[in-house]
Amino acid sequence: MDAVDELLSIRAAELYYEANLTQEEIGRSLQITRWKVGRLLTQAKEEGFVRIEILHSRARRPQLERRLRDERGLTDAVVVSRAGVRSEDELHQRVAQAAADYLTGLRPGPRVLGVSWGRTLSDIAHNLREGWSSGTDVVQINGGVSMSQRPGTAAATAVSIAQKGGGAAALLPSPAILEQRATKEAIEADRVVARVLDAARSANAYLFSAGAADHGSVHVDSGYLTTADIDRLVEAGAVGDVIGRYIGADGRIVDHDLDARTVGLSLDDLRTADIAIAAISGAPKRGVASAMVASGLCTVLVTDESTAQHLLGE
Amino acid sequence: MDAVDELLSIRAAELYYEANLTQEEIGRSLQITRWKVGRLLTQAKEEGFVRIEILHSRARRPQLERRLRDERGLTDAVVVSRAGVRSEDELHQRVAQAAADYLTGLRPGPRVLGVSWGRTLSDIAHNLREGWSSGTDVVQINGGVSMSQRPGTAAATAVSIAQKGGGAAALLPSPAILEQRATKEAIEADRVVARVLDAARSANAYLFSAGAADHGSVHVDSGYLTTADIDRLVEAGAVGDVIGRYIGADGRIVDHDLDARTVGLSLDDLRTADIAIAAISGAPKRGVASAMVASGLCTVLVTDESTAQHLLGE
DNA sequence: CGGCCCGATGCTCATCTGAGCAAAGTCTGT
DNA sequence: ACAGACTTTGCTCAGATGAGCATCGGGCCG
Repeated sequence: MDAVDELLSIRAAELYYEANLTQEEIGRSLQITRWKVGRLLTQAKEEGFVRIEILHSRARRPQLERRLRDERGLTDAVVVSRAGVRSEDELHQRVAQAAADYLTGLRPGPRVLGVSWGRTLSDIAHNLREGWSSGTDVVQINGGVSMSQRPGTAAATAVSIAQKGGGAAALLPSPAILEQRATKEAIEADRVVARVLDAARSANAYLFSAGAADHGSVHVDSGYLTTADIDRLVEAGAVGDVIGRYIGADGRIVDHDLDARTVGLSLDDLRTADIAIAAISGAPKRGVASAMVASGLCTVLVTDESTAQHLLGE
Repeated sequence: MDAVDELLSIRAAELYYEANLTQEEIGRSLQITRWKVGRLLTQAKEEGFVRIEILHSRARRPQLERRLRDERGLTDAVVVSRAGVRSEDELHQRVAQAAADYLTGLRPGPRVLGVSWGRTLSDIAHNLREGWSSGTDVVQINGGVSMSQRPGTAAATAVSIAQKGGGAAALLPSPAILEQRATKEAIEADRVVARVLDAARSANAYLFSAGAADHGSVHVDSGYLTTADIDRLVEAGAVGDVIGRYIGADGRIVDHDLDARTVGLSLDDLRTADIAIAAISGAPKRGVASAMVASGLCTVLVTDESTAQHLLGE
């Protein structure tokens, strides 16, 4: 496109999109035929001079969603728009809201829903509306008695989701990670725990997030791991954790001993699930999001625009 | 609009603007008729959920230009877009470029053009392309031998505009403001100066900017005024200066003694001109821009989006 | 309970718009 | 200068769209 046409296409785009003239009128005003105007507008779009944004907290990016489904083999994807987002926290909220919306819109609604816990899940529970389902029981799928910061949030999350969905919550009364393998096995052998885990394995759908392998991890916060543990895991190739289990970029367990001390469903339980909804947002979690999608840990991904673009190779 | 329609209108807008579906297809996908889709899109636009921006350094805002013409009685207006502008300086450059474009596009091209000097005028001169006019002589309309920072810039501006336009420059060899009224009168009585001023009064068009009444003024920089002088002027109601003459919000001269010591055309010379092009941008100059437009100091205003909105009462 | 009013819905029709095509114009290499 | 390749321009026509209108339905008051 030469310089004259470039300027003309800008003038045409202004008159078309801002002044709401028809192409015919623009042609008259710029002394060109309406066909030329149409072509100039097409060029302006192609050259990226025209940016159209949907400004709304629930705005999504259907194009990216389609590409995620087609190119990454997901059953479904929800990508929230970054347009107009001022803080990282606002983005997390948008993703949580979108996940809540997705869950609410599931048909048929799940009879039993398996959930993990953490900041994201808590946000999702918060964003679910009262009566989002007509009877969904909730089961925790991984251990997690929060040991320091906000005790009971893991339980509160499951209970809140169940209560708002007119169902009951089954809690997993166990720490996320134990110090001894034997202790973990003893706990899983416990009648109550075993029953919950069985229920979890037979859930119709799963909803979970993932954590980045960094010092801000909820596992460090909760006292299950030390920052030194995290450093060792990163050294070994860990990119983050999914329901408490640390994986590498290929989605494989990084530390088998640690994994054997972690209470809850296995990653393969998620991989064989019909509906496994993962909600992840924020730049630090890009690595684990990528690993998760690549290794088939979820069938549905709810995420933000930037993460989606990263997953699709920028 | 109720909550359901709001969400629907967002979905419709996404599919229409991002996924490029037809309203018919959107209707099928959202289970509504295509007429409803059309109405939802209209609503989305009305509610401001859809933002369309033209991203280009030469992008303008025709709507604001029209309102400035209609509501502020200007013959013409050029409003450059703020979209995608990262720095204040970039905005100044856009306005300077727009002023240069406007000047280049004037038909018939002015035989004699009266110009002021300063940062903005220098930028405009820089942005004019070689051969912008086929023969335009340039006359300085106010005094201004830069005394400190960049000596000769005032002259360089006029010479550059004239040279690129295939004409000659007539310089006004005088300071902007003199210390004694008598000296000013003596200078204006000088044959050379008087001849230039006569030529300036008979120019076909004028191009000038304005300065804010603050310590960053080019008059302080050049040593014609002290910061204390500025403070006194502000105290007396000055909002800025036009061709060296300080005016209040009503466009009237603030300090008649100072004015009588200022060399150059009078403000009424500008007010009676056929074509008086003012180029102003930046938040600090809003006050003087407003005064200028309100008191008819220019027939054409070249400015930025924010200033234009301010002039139209937000 | 029935009639009335107002907003929502579905439709007709005229206009707007983009795809595709043929003619005109432009640029190359010989 | 000219033939051929390629680009640009103006046009036809079918599909997309918005304005305006008749109808429907739900709430409200008598």
